[in-house]
Amino acid sequence: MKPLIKLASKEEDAKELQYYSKEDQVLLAVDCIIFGFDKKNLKILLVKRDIEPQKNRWSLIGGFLKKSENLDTAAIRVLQRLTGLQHVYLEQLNTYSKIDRDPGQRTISVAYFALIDVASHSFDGIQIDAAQWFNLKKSPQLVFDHNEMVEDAIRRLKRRALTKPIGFELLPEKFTMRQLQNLYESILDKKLDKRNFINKVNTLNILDKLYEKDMSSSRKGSFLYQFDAIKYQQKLDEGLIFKL
Amino acid sequence: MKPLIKLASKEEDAKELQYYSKEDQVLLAVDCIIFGFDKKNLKILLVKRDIEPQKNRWSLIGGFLKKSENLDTAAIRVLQRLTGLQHVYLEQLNTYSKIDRDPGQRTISVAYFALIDVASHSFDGIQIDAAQWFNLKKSPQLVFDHNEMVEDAIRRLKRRALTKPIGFELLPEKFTMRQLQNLYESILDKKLDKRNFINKVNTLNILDKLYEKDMSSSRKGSFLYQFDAIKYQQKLDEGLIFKL
DNA sequence: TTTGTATGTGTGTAAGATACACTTATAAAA
DNA sequence: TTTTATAAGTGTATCTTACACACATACAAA
Repeated sequence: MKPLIKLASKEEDAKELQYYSKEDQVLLAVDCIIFGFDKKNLKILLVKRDIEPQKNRWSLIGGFLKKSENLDTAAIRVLQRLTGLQHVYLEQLNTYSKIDRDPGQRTISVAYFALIDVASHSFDGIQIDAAQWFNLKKSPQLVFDHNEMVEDAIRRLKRRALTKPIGFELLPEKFTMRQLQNLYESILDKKLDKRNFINKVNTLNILDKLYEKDMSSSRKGSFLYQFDAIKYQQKLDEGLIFKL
Repeated sequence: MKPLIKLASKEEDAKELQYYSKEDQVLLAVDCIIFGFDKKNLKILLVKRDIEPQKNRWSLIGGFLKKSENLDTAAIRVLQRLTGLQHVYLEQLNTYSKIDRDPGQRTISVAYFALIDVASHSFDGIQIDAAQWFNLKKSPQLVFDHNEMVEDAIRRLKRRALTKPIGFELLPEKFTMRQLQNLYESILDKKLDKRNFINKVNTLNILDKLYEKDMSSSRKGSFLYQFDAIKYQQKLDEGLIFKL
């Protein structure tokens, strides 16, 4: 039997070269799914859209890729314009291209997801007209295919949480074991056993216990911990995979 | 302390609306990493580029997104044009956007990876000037950032192989345990213990053992197995995760 | 009939995952 | 000063899963 592979003819190549310049150019958008955590709940940052189409509906923050930048840079720019934040955990998620995903315009969108520690960045009381933190479980319907993006991002976040100590991106520099556990319970959306959780985390040996207590949560107070980037890097170098 | 979030001014919005139409349009390419397996080795299908820049160097197969299709459709089209194959496992990988990744033209590329059973599709003797199967370990340097794409694809393939019985996409309908093990050894790039492998696969309970032997590999002959999609679907519904 | 070759098969051991309940430190209230 | 209420902190036994490991068998070819 003969191979099935055929090459495009010379004519087709020529046509393709033509495309190579103008015909099928498209707008590339970047949309950011921004996750935050505020001691108890996993949150997502949304904005009220102030342009048509779908003006005044809730949306992810986004922007268009400029010819002078790559996608990562565009995502950082978009994020900073809205939040003022730099040095945030940011990861490319997926690219969305349904033909009529944006009814106003043929747009392809590359989604990024970001992790932010709400508390240490003075976001507590965000109440600007257009931007607002939503409890992940109580967030509104979004424009276009943004709901799909968020679902995909949650899946990715769960996976990351199980294989990398990514949760630490979402916590303040110093945190209690309970906060860490709350975070993981939010991400994984299930209850964990306190003792087993602590045992596992301690086995990882990537935290420093501080001689300092947080008294806000109980009368006894609870010890604060800090993520130790150096120990973590050593673990990574040893080829360790994290599973919580 | 006050929130840091600021919205773009009306002027900026106006500017953005302007972009919304023309200024920053880009060409979107689709590149496919095509993995194949031929009883013993994991392979990748490459083509010799027949246009400038970098004419005559090895490359992934690719094409440009048309305004009338979404990315998945474009990937399917590109794949079919080269291989004649439809109904192939295809999954979006990542989007590559370095500014000068293609020195000829500002292009952003969405990579897809595909899994093909070489044998059942009569690819054995591919020898057309432009398309060729390479042993994954002995494949040549590629144009642009295609090497990076391939590396990312291999990582993704490893992960998929560990969590989904994806390997079956790469095998003919009927296969021996040894072939399946060879495949997983190729993907994971390590030797596996025969007995443990068989035990694990049997535990999954998603294969049907046929009363039919493949006599080509040994004098004793080895039983053929078949992937049972129904059992597999049941497992999935029960929420099972596969780990080999 | 012999020989060579890849197939096929089970168990003991170590490591890891899970289930589970009481004491303690402290602030606030009495 | 004493009592009380609250979340923090801590260890072990059991089950499950992962891994290491070696020999007999069926058959074709010589």
